[in-house]
Amino acid sequence: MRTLKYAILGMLSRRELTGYDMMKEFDRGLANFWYASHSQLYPELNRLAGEGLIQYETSIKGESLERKVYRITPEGMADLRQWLEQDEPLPPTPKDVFRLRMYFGDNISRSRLLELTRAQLERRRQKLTFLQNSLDHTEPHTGRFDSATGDRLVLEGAVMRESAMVQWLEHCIETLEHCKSEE
Amino acid sequence: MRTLKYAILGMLSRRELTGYDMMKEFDRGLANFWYASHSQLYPELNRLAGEGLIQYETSIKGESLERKVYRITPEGMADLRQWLEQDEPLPPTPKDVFRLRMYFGDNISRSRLLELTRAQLERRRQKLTFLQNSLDHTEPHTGRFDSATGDRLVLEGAVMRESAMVQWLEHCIETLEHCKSEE
DNA sequence: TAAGACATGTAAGACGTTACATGATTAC
DNA sequence: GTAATCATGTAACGTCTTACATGTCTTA
Repeated sequence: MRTLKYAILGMLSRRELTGYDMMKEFDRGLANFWYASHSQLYPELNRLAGEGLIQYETSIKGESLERKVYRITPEGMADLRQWLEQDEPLPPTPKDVFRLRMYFGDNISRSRLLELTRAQLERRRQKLTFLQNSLDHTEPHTGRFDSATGDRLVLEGAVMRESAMVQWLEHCIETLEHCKSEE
Repeated sequence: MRTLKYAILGMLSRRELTGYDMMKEFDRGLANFWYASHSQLYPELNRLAGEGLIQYETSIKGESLERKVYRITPEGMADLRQWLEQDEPLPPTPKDVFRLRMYFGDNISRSRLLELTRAQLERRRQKLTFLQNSLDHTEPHTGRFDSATGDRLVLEGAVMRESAMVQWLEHCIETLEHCKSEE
């Protein structure tokens, strides 16, 4: 499906970027729904340039540090737009290792499972706080339909997703606490 | 991390199964957090048997249809238990193609994006109804800590996750509807 | 008798991670 | 000067999907 391709084209539809810049995006806004390692990104950039969907200019920073500044071509924009307009069926449920542990949790002691769940909850709460904070520091919705609308919507979505996860973990803890000892 | 290995060991910790049975599990309870294709499953079963973590007996169904009925060995149970007890950091956010489209949605018309979002919402609502229905037909929590506890908890988690997705899509539609026309 | 379910595999290629590899620039 | 950041790649390996491949059993 080449989704990474469209993540790259999307970023470049907003502004010119180096590969390194894109890696930073994968740590910020995009982190809420996509990411890639630099070892996956750089070959894909070369491939897209070969396909004529993006172009780059080499710029020198300082004395001799070369960097490739990419921008999207008209062909790239056309490709991106046709992909964005596609309607697709629901993807399979995202895999979740912690839920897998919970599902088979009756193979270990209830107390150990509770410990693991509490630890997970603590980390999820921290993540939720971070996301909520990011959202609070975002400029409010202006009423226009632009890239800031997308920024805000996915951040709000991340908060809602993470809240649901926190609530589920709290529910798991409550359920496990009220279980009779298996002995 | 060989997660499929532990999904298999987990299933076999509950009861004996053929590979075909496991494929059906990936369409039922496990579908809410893990899945695999049969072309991934069968080689992994052979590998686990080679490692001594599972064993099989060949049984004949009807005249000549051979099937391998797998069960977990004590070594397999030990391996499963030590894995279940592991505490792990949060995994990266699950990838989500629809959120990617929403993030870059200002590259297409607001009306087309609304169409796509409404179509997505309809599918999510259907899925939520199905999950809610499955939950309603599950026997209620008995108070014991057993495999039915895991069954129920992950199903409740799936409902919560899907509800959050539905709410987010409703919020997206409302936001997009109140945007001024970009012209 | 035909369709759908039961049953198990292999092969090729795409996607993704971790490790290897190198070098310049900036801030302390 | 040294650590963090900037900057770009390749190689090996593991995971996952799609296609290829085959044959039996059950139900209508």
